[in-house]
Amino acid sequence: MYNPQEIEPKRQKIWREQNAHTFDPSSKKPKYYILVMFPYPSGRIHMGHVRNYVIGDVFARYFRLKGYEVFHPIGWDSFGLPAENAAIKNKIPPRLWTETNIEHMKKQLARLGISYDWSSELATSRPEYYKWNQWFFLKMFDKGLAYRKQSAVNWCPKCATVLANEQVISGACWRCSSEVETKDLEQWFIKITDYAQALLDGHKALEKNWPDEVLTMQRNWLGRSEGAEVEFALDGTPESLRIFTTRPDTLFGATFMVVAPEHPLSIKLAEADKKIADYASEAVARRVKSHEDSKSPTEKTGVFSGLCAVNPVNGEKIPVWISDYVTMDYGTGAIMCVPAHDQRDFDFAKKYSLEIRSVIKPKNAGINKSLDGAYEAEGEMINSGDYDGLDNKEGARRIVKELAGKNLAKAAVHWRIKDWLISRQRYWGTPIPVVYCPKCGIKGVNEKDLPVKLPDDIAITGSGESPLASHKSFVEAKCPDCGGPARRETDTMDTFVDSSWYYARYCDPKNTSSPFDKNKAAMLLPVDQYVGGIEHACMHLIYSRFWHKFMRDAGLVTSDEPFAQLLTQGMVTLKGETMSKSKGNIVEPDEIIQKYGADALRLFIMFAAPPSHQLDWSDSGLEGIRRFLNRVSRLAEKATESDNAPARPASPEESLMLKKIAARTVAKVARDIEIEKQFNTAVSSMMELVNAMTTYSSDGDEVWREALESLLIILSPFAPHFAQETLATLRGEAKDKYNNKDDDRWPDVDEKLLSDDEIEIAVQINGKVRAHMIIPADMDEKSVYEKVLADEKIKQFIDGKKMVKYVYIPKKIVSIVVK
RNA sequence: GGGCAAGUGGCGGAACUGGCAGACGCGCAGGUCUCAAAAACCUGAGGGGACUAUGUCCUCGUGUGGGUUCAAUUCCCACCUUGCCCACCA
Repeated sequence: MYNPQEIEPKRQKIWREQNAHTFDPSSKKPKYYILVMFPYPSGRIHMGHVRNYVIGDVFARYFRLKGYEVFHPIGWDSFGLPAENAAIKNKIPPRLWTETNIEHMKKQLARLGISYDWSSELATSRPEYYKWNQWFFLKMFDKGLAYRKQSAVNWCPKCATVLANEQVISGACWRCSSEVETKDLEQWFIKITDYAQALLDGHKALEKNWPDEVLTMQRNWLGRSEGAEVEFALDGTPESLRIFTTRPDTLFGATFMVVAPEHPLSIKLAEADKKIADYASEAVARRVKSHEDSKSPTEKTGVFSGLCAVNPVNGEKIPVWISDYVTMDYGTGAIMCVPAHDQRDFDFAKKYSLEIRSVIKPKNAGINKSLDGAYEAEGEMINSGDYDGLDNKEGARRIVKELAGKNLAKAAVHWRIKDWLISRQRYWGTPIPVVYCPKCGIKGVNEKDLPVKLPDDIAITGSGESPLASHKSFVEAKCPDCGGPARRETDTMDTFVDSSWYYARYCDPKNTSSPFDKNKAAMLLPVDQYVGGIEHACMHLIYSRFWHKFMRDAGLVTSDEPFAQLLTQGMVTLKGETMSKSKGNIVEPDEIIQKYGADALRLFIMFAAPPSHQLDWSDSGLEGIRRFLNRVSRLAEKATESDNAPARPASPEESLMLKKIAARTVAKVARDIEIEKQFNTAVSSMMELVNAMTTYSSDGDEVWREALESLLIILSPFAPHFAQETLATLRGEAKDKYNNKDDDRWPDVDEKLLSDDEIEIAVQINGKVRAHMIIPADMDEKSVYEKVLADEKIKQFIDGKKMVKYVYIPKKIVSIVVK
């Protein structure tokens, strides 16, 4: 009987000793790069990791069987806040805490039987890795892609650090969920907006092999909108107001303007006008608060600025208002308002009794006179001078062109995505390699002086400013230019920098002269299959796509995109709830392995739900998997016991059926893994094969044995210890020789067994299936009818009635209608 | 408000390009073995109904209402619900 506690450690030892899963760059086989999102070394593996890594391992082991040289690396995303928190709480240095956790989790991964190439392991918190973060930073700094600016930033008071826009989830910190404040600080940014268009264009190449869901989310994040910037002169002043609009066709309907309370114009006016100053401070306060319940747009409020602007299309003077429904962080912080064609402007106009003027009407219809809302759709232009009668899109083009001639407008594209703020006021991260020299200004550290090492002798108290800022010998530096005393930057980089290019470092993790060798990367990249959680759809997966394009432009990689195929797996829950320490509902993988074995755990997690769905944990489901493995184990025992005579010999038909089922199963499992990526149905079809083999009368004959071997091979990506051990026993091989690297191949399928020459068709009369018939697959339509109509059973239904219609759907069904 | 995904038994879920809905597993019920239990194995089952009743048939049935089709879980239209993402984005 199958005993996981005995065979699993044994197989794992063999793999380890034989380096069974180390990538061989000299191999002639086609390469296949399978990547799983590397874990943060929090201390222990959880079920979410298990799911992620088992999916990755099924791919890896499957493609090895298919004859690929598979690269399946693993590493540690080991910079980040928890190490600092642990240091504060338990007085353990972050580095020690992190490295200890890594050691423990490595053992846990080994117990799962994941076939990693441990020779390419990396950890982002080690200087040999983060040195290259600094190197990339300097390259970007040289190209003007890394820059420093004063700006209002999202500040998490609990984490005492700034956050990127993407890290603020409905007004709260993505990590600790405390409310985010705004603060003005000098910070480092990466100009990801330069690549916004390239990131959007890149979607074309990903459409087929990335989930739609992820692409849609990214499209939302990028948030491209096309329109025009238009200049409105401010009446009676030399100044003007620049606005962005997606609807320049509605310019003739602009009856007022609105600027944000934070807009320079508002700030200037507030100095002289108390009413405006009061409104502005009140509005900003409300904005912070409305983050909490930002579901419903609040009622619009505003105050008249006292100024009028001049509409460039018709010279009309229109009032300028100040309102918080316009924000400073999108567009120009000022808008033209067309209440007839924008619902928000409409609401505002209603409240303050401003003019509403229709300038677009639906084609082939009158103007919508009911003033209960704005008409936001396309249509024909009216009340627009020379442009009347034009299609609004055409009108938009012409208006922009005409105004551009007078230097009053230009076509423009605006994006929702902002530059990536990477400064963090934290210790446990990559130091930003910059010094501030009183004479020479901001200077990048010389490349030969990299890495700027994190000091290990540091007090982490969790209060006040960044621990690095109070570390004297770290802060005191020499200017790379003049050699004079200078102050070192004490901010560290966002950890998303670390994970933006780790997949490339795996290709050459020990390189000390460059981030990686170009040729090695060219051979392995892009990643063929990436597996990870959907929660990274917008941050990690946008940052690393950006980083890849930067590396391409720097000549380091040759591909346009880092990840050719992406699979996002769902969460693992218990009774519908996410597992968490605070809820105390964690199922420990180690305990499950102890009780059921790693193979059962692996199979269960693959079988219980399709990979993208949420997976609810169930102990009884696991029992079912154990039953299945026991059944297979008994089948194998039968095959090796010579004295166990078959119940009775199988008939030729029965043998053919088993052959066909086995062949179909092999083909189906391959298809499910490689194309459908639906592992649950792959497992269920293997169960069907086992059911068929159990009821086969002549257990032990050649057909049955072949089916068993095929089964064990296709099972081996899912339950590798069990399948390999059983195969070795079955073949009477020296058990310690077997290593799954070259010994086995995915079974060849005899096409004849898959393509049926004789097929079963259904015969339907008046919508009811009345008979099934076996016909040669290539029979022509006419002969099919003749054969059907000659059938005795069919005749009874047709006799004495008039045939109205008949249809033959090839290889499937004959449908006859009679009256 | 916008976008995306999804709604199928008691549960997880299956169904290639429209072709016998509910594979496979869990749970459940009954049985075999046993002093008993566990394990294992076998059998049964979507709802409702009919009969000449242990087999055969009818009928309803994949969120709701329409449509296309000989045939719809699948395609089209409208709606409802849930989940996720975005959001005074100009």
